[in-house]
Amino acid sequence: MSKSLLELTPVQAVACCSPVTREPLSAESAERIAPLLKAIADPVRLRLLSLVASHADGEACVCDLNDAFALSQPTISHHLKLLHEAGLLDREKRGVWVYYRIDAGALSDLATLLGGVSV
Amino acid sequence: MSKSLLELTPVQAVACCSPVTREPLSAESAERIAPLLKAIADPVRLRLLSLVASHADGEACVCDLNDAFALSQPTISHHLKLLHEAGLLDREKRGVWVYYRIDAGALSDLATLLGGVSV
DNA sequence: TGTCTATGTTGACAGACGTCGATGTCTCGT
DNA sequence: ACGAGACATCGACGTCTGTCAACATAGACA
Repeated sequence: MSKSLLELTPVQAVACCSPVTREPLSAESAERIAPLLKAIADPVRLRLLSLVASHADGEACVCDLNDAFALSQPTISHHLKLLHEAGLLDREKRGVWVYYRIDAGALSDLATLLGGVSV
Repeated sequence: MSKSLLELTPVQAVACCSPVTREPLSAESAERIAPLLKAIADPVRLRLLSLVASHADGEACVCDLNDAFALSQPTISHHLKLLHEAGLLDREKRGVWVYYRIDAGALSDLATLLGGVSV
């Protein structure tokens, strides 16, 4: 059977909605979208997202990401967890290393929601 | 003379940046963009923005906005202030009433930043 | 088996955030 | 001048968030 609504990541729950500027957002929609924006509304997570997205092969090892910040490893791990739970980053363990990869379409769904560009 | 960098609203400071996914975001860029995302990363502010944007004539009176929420008037006023300071809403007092209007292009700048759709 | 390295988890703490009631300010009628 | 209504500001409160040090876990390799 399929996953219940409560098991959806924020991006999955948002993909359906029409642009913010076209019609008033329902309270329920707003409650679903806000956590996704909250996930990227932090300078560290924004850079993490950007680093992964612009990295060769579209994926980056945690060890590379740690080095890019003057923050402790647990703190980076914490931010990566939030991005992963929001559905923005995919996580894959290969040997000792863990690689994160941008969830294709997640950001563009958000962009559509804000700008109302497509359809 | 022109406004200094420190006087720019978040949207004005962001308008220049290239999409998040194209190249790693500098720490400085991330610090400028994050506050703008923080401004819309709240269900109440998201609905306020949507209400104003989709309202007739593109503007809405505070009195209308208050009625749409089960929140106190000071709380709504607080959220409107944040959106205004972020550069997302313009404010105009006419007589007894205050009208808020979407700052044209602010949301689409953000959308471009996230999705990297245009150019 | 044991040790080293890479990463996640836990618990704690300071600061930021969302909310409210009380109060202030401005504008319009009377 | 006075009162009433619309909106902003202030001060306080509980909760959430970002950060760290300490610890836990899991592969790789000797």
